[in-house]
Amino acid sequence: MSSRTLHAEVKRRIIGSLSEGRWKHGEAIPSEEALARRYKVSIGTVRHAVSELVAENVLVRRQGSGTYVASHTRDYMLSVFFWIVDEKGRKELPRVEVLSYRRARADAGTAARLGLQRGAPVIRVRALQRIGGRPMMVDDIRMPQALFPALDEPTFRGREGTVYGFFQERFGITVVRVVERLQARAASAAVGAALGLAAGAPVLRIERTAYTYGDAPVETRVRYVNTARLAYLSQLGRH
Amino acid sequence: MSSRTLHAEVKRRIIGSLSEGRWKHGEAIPSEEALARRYKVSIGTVRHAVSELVAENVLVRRQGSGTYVASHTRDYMLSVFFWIVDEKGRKELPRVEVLSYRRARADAGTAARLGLQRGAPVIRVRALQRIGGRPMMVDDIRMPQALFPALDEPTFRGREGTVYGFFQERFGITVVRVVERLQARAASAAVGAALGLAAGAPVLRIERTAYTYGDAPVETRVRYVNTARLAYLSQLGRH
DNA sequence: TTCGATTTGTTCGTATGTATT
DNA sequence: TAATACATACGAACAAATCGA
Repeated sequence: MSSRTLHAEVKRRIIGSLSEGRWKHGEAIPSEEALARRYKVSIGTVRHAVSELVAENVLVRRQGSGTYVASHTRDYMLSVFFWIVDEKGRKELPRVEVLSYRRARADAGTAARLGLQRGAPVIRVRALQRIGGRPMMVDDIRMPQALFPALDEPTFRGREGTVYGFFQERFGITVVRVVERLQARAASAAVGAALGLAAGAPVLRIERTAYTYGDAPVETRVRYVNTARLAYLSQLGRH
Repeated sequence: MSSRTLHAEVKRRIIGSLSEGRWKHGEAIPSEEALARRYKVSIGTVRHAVSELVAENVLVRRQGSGTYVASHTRDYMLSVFFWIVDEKGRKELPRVEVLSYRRARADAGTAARLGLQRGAPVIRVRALQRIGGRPMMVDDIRMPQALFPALDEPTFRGREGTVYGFFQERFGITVVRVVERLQARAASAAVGAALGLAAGAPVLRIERTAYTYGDAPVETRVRYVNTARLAYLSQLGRH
């Protein structure tokens, strides 16, 4: 089964190599000329396919050097998936503290968002994010256990870098897209306590689901943010 | 002065024609072949420039028909600049009710966001947005008076379609990009009354600034949204 | 430091396919 | 049906950046 256009087919095959782990994150994929030979298409068709994958944050081009599989370094994550800024519009990098890690079963909402059966095994992590030392966000993360076999608490706690970087490094799972639903809510007692706010104080609730190639959901989380001094930045139109 | 690359120069000249009003919204621009002849470049270079302008929501391509200047119809606006959804993830189109219209002077924040001197004349509009008949958002809009000469209240109130559609239709000003800062806030007495909420109830505060070609600010507004049943959707990564 | 090989970036031109009018 | 316009694909040449010898 081939795609409707040639460059779509090339794109599909590149993503295939990526999700099989044939080309790993941070590495260069073969040159455009080599890909053209391999797929028996012109170099322009390869460029078309690669350009779309660059626009989708899957690949990164470096003139004179090569085309690389996007690596979820902290900087890269920050530039693509993190848009919480301070009063001056600057991104502040949070430091994570894992509050709890345990195995659980998917409730109805989680199951729907992750494409699982209700009651399917998930890993559930609560984490606190500090900015400038102060607690600013609390996360309640859920990931399908099936996607992360043999993951245990010490490994998760001992990771370096971002959660998505860890997914990529350790399990070969690359997050390429994230959808977030934002709402204002009154802080519950627990959320208020974690963030140093009174219960009932307004907090920003963010319900996020992260996807890998082929729109397969990888993780979902509910985050509460103290937006007294922070703001969520959203740019519409240009990209 | 020409741009670094040819297609960037072509893009610049297309935007030039657009902002001069040479090609108007909704109209087809000359064919790619005609543009190639006019600018003395290959058709591929024109396509490159046009593709970027399509990605930036300035132009719209229709195979077999032509390339058109994006028109701010309600549907188009909804698809590009409006991302507030109901519980089922559906976009609901709001109906506007103008609460007040008056001339004012820019405060410090407004001046900074619109690139004006503090105290510069602005038009200030308060509006209520209803979804399904119920008040769901209140807007406090400010636009530089200099950009909208001779605009008066009856004209503004009597407009049809969206505010940005009106800008385009009446003043040739096309909004191509919008930046929003989102925060959770406790509703003031006034905001609460307008939205049918108790004072202190959590509301989503959105501070938006809209830009036209060349990143010139056109309008800024502060919006409060009742997100008890609505959510603000944000997609990161793919676009 | 210099040089040359490699790789992506830009531009050109042409041919053919597909959708619209 | 015919003309028009965008979409896809091919191939070539040179520019610019990178990187190792």
